[in-house]
Amino acid sequence: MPNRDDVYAACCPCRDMLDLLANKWSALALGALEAGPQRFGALRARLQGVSPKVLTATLRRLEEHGLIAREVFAEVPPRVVYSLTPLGRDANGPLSLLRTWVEQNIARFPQNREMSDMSG
Amino acid sequence: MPNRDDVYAACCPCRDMLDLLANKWSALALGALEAGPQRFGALRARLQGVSPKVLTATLRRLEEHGLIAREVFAEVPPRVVYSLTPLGRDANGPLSLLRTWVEQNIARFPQNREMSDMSG
DNA sequence: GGTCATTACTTCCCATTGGGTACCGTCACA
DNA sequence: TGTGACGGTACCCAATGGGAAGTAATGACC
Repeated sequence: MPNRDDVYAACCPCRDMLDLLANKWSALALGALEAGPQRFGALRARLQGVSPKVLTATLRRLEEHGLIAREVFAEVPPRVVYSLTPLGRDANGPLSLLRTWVEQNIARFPQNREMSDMSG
Repeated sequence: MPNRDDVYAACCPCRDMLDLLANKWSALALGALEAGPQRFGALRARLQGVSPKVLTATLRRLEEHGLIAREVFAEVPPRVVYSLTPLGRDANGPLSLLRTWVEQNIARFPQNREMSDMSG
């Protein structure tokens, strides 16, 4: 039985895929595209605090791995639209659960305990 | 409507928590502890390829954020046992879905397409 | 009695990456 | 002539990732 499908195996490509998906900006970018195809500027506005360089790198990496598609329109000013591929849409399932879990459990983290009374 | 529970808000502590959980080693370490409390050496063996320095840093960070507990026994040679807290156990839900998704969909990634016939 | 093995780190060092700011190119419009 | 829009790239720096080796304490073994 090979290590092919074991994220705990160092040699398994799963490790690289997990590294790709288990990443703050990747998780946010894929989630942002759930709402439909988006332009670079819209993504940049949605992912608050991301710099253009990091956003570009994130999107390229996702594109390389087949999770999103990049469509360039030869216009001026340029227009580039990103969208989810079927694979990206599927990957969004577990990722959106993770995002939601974080949002719903944020008050349970010790660092945010002082804030927990803000909600009541 | 505050940005308190929005991972897309740069100022929200959710962002930090997502950064903590959406991380290769964190996701693997929490998953390894699902099987029960484990010693440092056992975790190191399970997380193939992790160096002691990185594993220590990962575990400390998870402990700081209340996801795992660290128990030290004053023995020689030393014995340190890590275990999930209730929060860590809950966080493992979405994370294990992510790990499983990666393992089950690994062949769909373009980089691994050539391997897809290995399974048949 | 001295040396080694065990265990969980810690320290040092280096390469990679993350990340920010400034800048680019093109064309409409003022 | 100059500015703004858009989607980047170039450059630079700091943080991080990561490996190899060292640390500490003591009981086992020779």
